Amino acid sequence: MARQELSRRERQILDVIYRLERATASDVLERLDDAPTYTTVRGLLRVLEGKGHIRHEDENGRYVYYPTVAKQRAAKSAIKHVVSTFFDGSPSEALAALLGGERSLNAQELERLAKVVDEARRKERA
Amino acid sequence: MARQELSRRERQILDVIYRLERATASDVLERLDDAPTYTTVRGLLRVLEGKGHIRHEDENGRYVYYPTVAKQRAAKSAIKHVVSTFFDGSPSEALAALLGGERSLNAQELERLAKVVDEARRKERA
DNA sequence: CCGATCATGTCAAAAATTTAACATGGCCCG
DNA sequence: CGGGCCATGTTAAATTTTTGACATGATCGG
Repeated sequence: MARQELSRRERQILDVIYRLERATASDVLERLDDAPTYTTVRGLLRVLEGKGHIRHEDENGRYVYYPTVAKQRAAKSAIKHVVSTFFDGSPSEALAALLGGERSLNAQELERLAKVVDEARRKERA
Repeated sequence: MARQELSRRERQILDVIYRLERATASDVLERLDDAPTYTTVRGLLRVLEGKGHIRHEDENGRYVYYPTVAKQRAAKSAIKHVVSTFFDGSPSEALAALLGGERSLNAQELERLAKVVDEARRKERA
């Protein structure tokens, strides 16, 4: 289920679907930088469906695609991959990289981050 | 410089090189899950070099490859992509996802995270 | 009812990726 | 010195990916 490597285009398209949560072929087409034709996108969507990465529902004759793997889950796996590839598995270094540089995030976002960490620590102690 | 899309294998190999910082063809071969032959890996390495993603140095006749784009930089870009794809650009939600789930990170790592955030906040206020 | 518009499905060509066979040259050791 | 071992380079075939032309069917407005 939902296994098999993704090609470049497939990855690209799946990413768009994750962003939109649900999308038709033309939705996807619109969001692609270097878009091919509509027909092509549909072809790829069918491939992705064949590989088990997405499914579709028929809404009055229009196919609306959505991922088979929950966003949350896919996200976690994606983050882990990045952290493991670039930061030897250390999330704090990853975060540092993200926050680093001249202009970082805005105050609100930083506060939220602090909160998230605090909560995790509270849980840890429990 | 260092532009052009990466194919699946190429991406895979480049990731290994980022992990190792510097690597020979056999180093890469060892770390690939579904490894092709040695010759093949060398071929791909040459392709990657052609596209400008890596370079090599000749160490006594052995080619040692390394990325042209600094790890830090590539990492930041990778993280941003994930955050933008799955969390609508919100790092705190991304972190929450990473920390979420039953068993989270160990205390030490959490402390480090807190520190990183604190520092960023201090900077923000300045 | 008819034609234009959209949607999908099928199919095969074009392009890119992935693969490996084979050739060559340097180096070390028995 | 000569063979075996590594290393690289070249080249082309096999496979996968990507693409689009064309065909078909549903729907809507005039």
